[in-house]
Amino acid sequence: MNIGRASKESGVNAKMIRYYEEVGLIEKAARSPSGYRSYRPCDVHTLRFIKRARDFGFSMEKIADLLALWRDRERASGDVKRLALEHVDALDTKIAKLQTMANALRHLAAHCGGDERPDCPIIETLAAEERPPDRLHKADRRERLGGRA
Amino acid sequence: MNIGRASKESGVNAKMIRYYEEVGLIEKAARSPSGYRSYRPCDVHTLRFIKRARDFGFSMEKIADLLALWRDRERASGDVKRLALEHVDALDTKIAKLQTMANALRHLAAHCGGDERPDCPIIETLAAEERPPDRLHKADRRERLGGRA
DNA sequence: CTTGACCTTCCCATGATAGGAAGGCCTACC
DNA sequence: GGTAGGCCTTCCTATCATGGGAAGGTCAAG
Repeated sequence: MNIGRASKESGVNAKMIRYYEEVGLIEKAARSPSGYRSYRPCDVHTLRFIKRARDFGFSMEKIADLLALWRDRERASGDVKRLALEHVDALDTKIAKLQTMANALRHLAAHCGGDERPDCPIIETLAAEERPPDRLHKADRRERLGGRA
Repeated sequence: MNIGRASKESGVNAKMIRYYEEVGLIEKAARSPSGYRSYRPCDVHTLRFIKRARDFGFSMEKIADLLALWRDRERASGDVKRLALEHVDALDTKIAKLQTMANALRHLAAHCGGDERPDCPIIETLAAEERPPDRLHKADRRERLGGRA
């Protein structure tokens, strides 16, 4: 089948199929005499695997590992589980970061009048004079600027 | 002061300062006779504002809006609040997606032996023959993992 | 005058996805 | 046979924010 059909059946955009081939995530497709890529059902199966893995948020690099495990009938389920749990960890880390942002912002917004007046703790926090992200990277906290504070 | 100093004082990487200038997020810096960019304390202040906004996860586009509001003494705090809450919504949406992924994966991993045997519900879910997972929201499709072949 | 830290511009890469242009191929229909 | 139009091809561009690195100019201290 042509790439369009494979795309429909797998749910993977044709552009992405070509890209996956280009970067080596999938084998180079066979070509018809006229140069069209040709796919077998098992290729579509692989593409669906990739699509599901992407839906789980796996990077293409991890997906390459998952594909290898999938194809390895001697695989240890422990290896799959490890990959999966590492990914869960990464997701949790990202979630925590986003929640920190969202909660901080929600807190500030809760204290913002949200009316016609200009006073706003959100803007004021962003514009605060103090040294800011020192917390994020342990910079030298020496000279505070200005005695106010 | 030179860009390196401004970078240290603001916490914004020098490369990023140049980039912000290039895309118009900040004004073009004044130049010394030899072509070095020159920054005033108020420029550093702006950079810190940007850094904090980035730490909150705002896109550069939104930051441009926030900067405009910051500079507008006649601003309505309601405008700031709206921006902030829109962003909170976006964050929450992203969080929800990630949590869906993480939870689904955790669930699968919980049912994976994680031993030397190859059988693994994680791989089997990814490789399922059925029509694409359409969405893994609504994730709870009963486990029909055992009977497939 | 040399050294080394700093600055400049320019190019490239990331990750995954997508849009579009220019041109070839295929098929259905008249 | 001719043509419309849908599919395919490659190639280029862009996203978003970040950063690496090269080649070369500038500056201050020794």
